[in-house]
Amino acid sequence: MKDRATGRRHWRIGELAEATGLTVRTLHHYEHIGLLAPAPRTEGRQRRYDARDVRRLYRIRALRDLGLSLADIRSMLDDHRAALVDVLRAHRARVAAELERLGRLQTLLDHACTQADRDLDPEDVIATIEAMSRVMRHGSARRNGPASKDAEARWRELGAALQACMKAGEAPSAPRPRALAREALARIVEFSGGDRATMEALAHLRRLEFPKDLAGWSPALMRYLDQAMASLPKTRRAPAGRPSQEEP
Amino acid sequence: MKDRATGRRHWRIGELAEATGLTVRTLHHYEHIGLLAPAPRTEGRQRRYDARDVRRLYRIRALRDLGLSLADIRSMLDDHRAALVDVLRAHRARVAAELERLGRLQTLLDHACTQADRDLDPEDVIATIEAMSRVMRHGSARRNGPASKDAEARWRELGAALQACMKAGEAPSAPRPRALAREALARIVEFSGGDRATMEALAHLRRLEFPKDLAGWSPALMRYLDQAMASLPKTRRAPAGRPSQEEP
DNA sequence: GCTTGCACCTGACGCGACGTCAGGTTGTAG
DNA sequence: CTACAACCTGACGTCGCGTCAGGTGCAAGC
Repeated sequence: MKDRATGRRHWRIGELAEATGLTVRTLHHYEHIGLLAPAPRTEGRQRRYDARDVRRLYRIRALRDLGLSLADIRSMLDDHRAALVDVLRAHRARVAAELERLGRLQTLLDHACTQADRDLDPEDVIATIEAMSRVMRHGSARRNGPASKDAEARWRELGAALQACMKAGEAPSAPRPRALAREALARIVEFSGGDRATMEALAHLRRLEFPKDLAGWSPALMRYLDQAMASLPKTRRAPAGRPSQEEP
Repeated sequence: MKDRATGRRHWRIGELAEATGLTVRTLHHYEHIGLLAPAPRTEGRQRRYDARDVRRLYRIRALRDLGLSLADIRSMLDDHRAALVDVLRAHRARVAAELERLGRLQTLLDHACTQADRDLDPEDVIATIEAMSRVMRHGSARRNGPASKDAEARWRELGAALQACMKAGEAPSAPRPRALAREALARIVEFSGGDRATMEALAHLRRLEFPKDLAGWSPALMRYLDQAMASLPKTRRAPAGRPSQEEP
């Protein structure tokens, strides 16, 4: 416990591990990659650490718990002139992005789970997941596009018009709902980029339950749209005979 | 493009990769681990895929984008009788936990970044991060303890009492604030488990800025407490001569 | 038929942050 | 002096691929 030469407290590697909440293997690893300086050894080549090592490891652990990479931590601790602020800000941005991604994921998972609870066919559940996943991918891909704001506004207009029809008691097969359904269908085809799998997935989604946050369309409205679409004559949505997915 | 034997559409591995948004290497990998069935080969041992493979890969990709492991995906797609609902629910729980963790992390990072913006000494910034990290660890560790609710309530009482003193215009060195500060100090010592590093880190935190969400203590109240503590006689907080961190 | 050149093949190593043996050595308490 | 825990090194495994390296297949133009 006391070093005979200097009279100061020292730690064996196991003690250090317990004190810092790390494992012995981790300490070996840190030494191996140069994050922790090689400790002086006994005659039998066992490591003896001192208080500076303890302090450094506490800092390392705190920074590691922030999710920083060991390389970043090393540069933050060793490179006095540099990094710190930049690394922290970059990391904050990464965390924010990840948070957003996980948030979307959670709403998706919530829907999938409620589906799975009600609906017993695994095929359908997976198809719904596929559909939502597709919509999100396309949605975020198109969001960068130039006309996406117009498109979103147009969707809201369509929704409002359809809701008006519904509230006015018009049958789904009446002329006005059918015209709106025709436009909606055209937009879905456009949105899916002619990809039949996407369209099938969207159809599946429509039949079950639409994520609430996608455009603010209520399930009732979706059902109304679905019925209106069902009353449309069968349109060829893609050049006939195309078996499945293709690139445009 | 057309298979001469069956007359059906087929895909070369590069086409399949582009169609599904994966890479050729990924497809090799999936075959290697048994997630994708080995495709039939040409005479020259090149793989030829069909529409079933495309469908499977779309599903795989959707499930992968949920963050599921490839092993889980395989069992979900192959094991008809099983898993799906359980896997989804377990994954939702994992995602929720991760979301919570990242949320805490973000508030911590926000504080650290604002610190780093104002305060130019990297040492102090790291010390603050260390302090917050410690507080969170201990906080969540102790939360499971039996008396944690009492402790939290007592902290709120202390805060309220101190705030009353402050509003009443009592000097921080007046008897009542000093008594309260003494109890706060005792509780901090107890909380830190006699760990001097934790106490130093807490002190550091107190001097800078306290995370708002920790106990609802305002910065002004913290300063008031700090002044009251400063007016206390120096207490020996741990058996003298103990150099730094120890286990209890 | 021959060449060109891209697409494809297998095999292997690398990443990040360690976990987990295996097989041998050291330190210390009794 | 003898146990026996703690320590040592080295190596392989994890997860989901990326990235070469060195060789082969396929389709098209001449």
